[in-house]
Amino acid sequence: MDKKPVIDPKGRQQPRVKIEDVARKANVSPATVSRVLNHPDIVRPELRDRVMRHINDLSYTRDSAARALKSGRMRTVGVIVPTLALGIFAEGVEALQNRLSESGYTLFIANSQYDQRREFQELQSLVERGIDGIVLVGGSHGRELRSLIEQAGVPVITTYVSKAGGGIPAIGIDNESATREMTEYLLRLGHVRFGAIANVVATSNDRSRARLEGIQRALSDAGLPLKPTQIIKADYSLAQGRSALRQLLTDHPDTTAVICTTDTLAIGAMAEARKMGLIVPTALSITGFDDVELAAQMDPPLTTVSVPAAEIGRGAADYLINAIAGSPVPKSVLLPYRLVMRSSSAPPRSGEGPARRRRSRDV
Amino acid sequence: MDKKPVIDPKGRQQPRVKIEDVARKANVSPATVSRVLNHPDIVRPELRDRVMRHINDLSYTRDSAARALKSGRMRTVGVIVPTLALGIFAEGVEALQNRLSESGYTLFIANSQYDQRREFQELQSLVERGIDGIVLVGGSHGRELRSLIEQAGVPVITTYVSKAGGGIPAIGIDNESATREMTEYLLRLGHVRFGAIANVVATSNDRSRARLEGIQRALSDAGLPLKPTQIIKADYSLAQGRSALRQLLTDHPDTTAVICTTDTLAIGAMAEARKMGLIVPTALSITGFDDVELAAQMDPPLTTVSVPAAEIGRGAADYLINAIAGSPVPKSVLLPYRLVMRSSSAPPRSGEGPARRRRSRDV
DNA sequence: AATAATTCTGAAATCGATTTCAGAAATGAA
DNA sequence: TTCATTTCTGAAATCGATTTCAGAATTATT
Repeated sequence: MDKKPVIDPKGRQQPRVKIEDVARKANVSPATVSRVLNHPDIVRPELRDRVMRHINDLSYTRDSAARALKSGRMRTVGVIVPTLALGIFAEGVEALQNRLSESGYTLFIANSQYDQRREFQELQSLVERGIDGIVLVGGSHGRELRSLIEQAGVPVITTYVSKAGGGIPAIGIDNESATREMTEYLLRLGHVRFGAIANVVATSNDRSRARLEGIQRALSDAGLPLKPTQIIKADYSLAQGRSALRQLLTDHPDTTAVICTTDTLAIGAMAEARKMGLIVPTALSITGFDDVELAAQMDPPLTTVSVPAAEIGRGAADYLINAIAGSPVPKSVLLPYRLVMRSSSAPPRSGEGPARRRRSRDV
Repeated sequence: MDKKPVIDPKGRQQPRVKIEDVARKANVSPATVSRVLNHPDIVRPELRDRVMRHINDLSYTRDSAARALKSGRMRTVGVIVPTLALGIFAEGVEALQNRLSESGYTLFIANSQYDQRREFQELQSLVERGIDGIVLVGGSHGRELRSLIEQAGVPVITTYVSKAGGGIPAIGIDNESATREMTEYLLRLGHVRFGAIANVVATSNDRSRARLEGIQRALSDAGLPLKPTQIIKADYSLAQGRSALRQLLTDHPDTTAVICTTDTLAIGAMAEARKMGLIVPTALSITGFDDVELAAQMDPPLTTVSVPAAEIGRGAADYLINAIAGSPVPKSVLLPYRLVMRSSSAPPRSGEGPARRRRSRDV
């Protein structure tokens, strides 16, 4: 007779109910129980029901480790975002998880803090866990990471961008074209003296770099190329938006339009403008990017670019689910962004730059 | 001779490197390789190094499914939050993941959308995955869920609250005492006509309920109990903050202080106040809860309660890591909140309620 | 140098579910 | 009623890493 330790080797309180226990209760073989669970249609209905009853009686749940070992599928996907502090990433992850959950997948999450080395380490740890699919953000990753992906032999998709290097499929928007359109819109309003605030300090942030390029290209095409001092580089915090605006207006007090690569920066810039006594948009037009919840609630409401974060998350889930199943998948998915014109942008005051005066109602 | 299919049964491109392959290359048994990996100190150094070299050469990583099957430990924790759209949850999850990662754990994430049934289903799916620990938000959960936890025999901790039902340990702040303090502060400023905006529509949200109770208790103690019409119930959106304020001031135009259970609601209320031509804080004091990044940047900056979300996340991680290891753990952890007095609150204008006048600079 | 004590290593069993293969039962045909 | 099909079910092998147990190799002791 086997010795049955009080505490089983796995340290659980009560020994786990196994498929064999169900089989014994139901007077069938473990194979049949397994079939009831995985291919119900090939088991005689009455037998199936009987087994099912016992499964419920014992509240049996199969051991996913054993299952994964045999099948080689964990039914698990991993996502690595730069940070969850940014609403659009949180929103995307939430949509991703919801869609995966509908298909019986669970989601591992990790964050890289915009650090490529950390991204690599986190991915390595996820790959070791045997994930079936990978979601990344953005298109710039180290070659080390790309070879890890290849070695893992698991489908990947990168998000929030329209294309990525190394043949990795992408789902997202064309960031460059979005800011280009935004800039052209401001040009049409009559602006000629621009400034740009871009969060391009992290080398891995190709979204913001593309956005900055869109601005630069549109202005070059219009014969108004930005001087280096008209471009303020920042990280992604609200406070940096404030200081960036201050610096920009110190160097170029006659600026009439400031294009930010992020709503957070734009909101910071607006706060600073207000503090400096500049009326937005009369004295200064400010635009953002992302269309976070707050953008519409600002005073004045912020002109920005709406990013379909939830759609990106859902799309990434669908892509991976299909790819894992071996179904055909598109090479990339380009989603539409939406320019949202609100009242933080307007034509410039005729000729002159923003005068430093107290806020007032006389405009 | 075995047939070696081109595509292995697990569908991977190149067949996985197994411990046996390493063993063969290194001329040792699989047992030794395993020991090198798990108990390096009991293997003769030179042998250990030789095996290690081959492990690296073949870039072998062990199959976590097989490992988990044998050991019963997945080195995985699951967290279920109501939503990631709320910054404090995103921040907590991020801190949780960072701390877990340091200890070699990976994090499953799921969201419940404040729906107890969904929370249960997501947890069930996580438990089936064999997670070693569970992080929940708040203290009100169905008894179904509690029995699932018990059956899983896995440590749990609930977060953002100071106590939970059913003997579940908690880490967080005392929400009720925080709003009570806030209310007492407003009483000291001289306010006597209060309104409350609380996101208490979701039955599972015991944080906001506790916050509302704190307000009510403080006011009752001061002999100024709130009438039902002075309490506006909302969900957690900014737009609801706006409409709530409008409704409150319709019923009680002489209100001088509005206490919100969430910054999001408070920010909405401030936006609406501005639109109605009410100067904050002169005509109306408004306070929030959470101290989101934006709160400090509002105009005027928002008086609120700062919640140590990152600390909660880290603490939850530490708790579970210890509990899983069998180390002693505290029954609960009470963290300090911080009242942040900013300029959205001030003494009431002597006697009168907020007059409906256009915003102006004459105050 | 011979034996005892100690340290290492390998063979084999094990974790729990899945699936192949073959045989049993049930159905249909003659 | 008997034989040929078809449909179900069960025994046993398998996934890959871990660990026990016992035997081999090494070192210490007299």
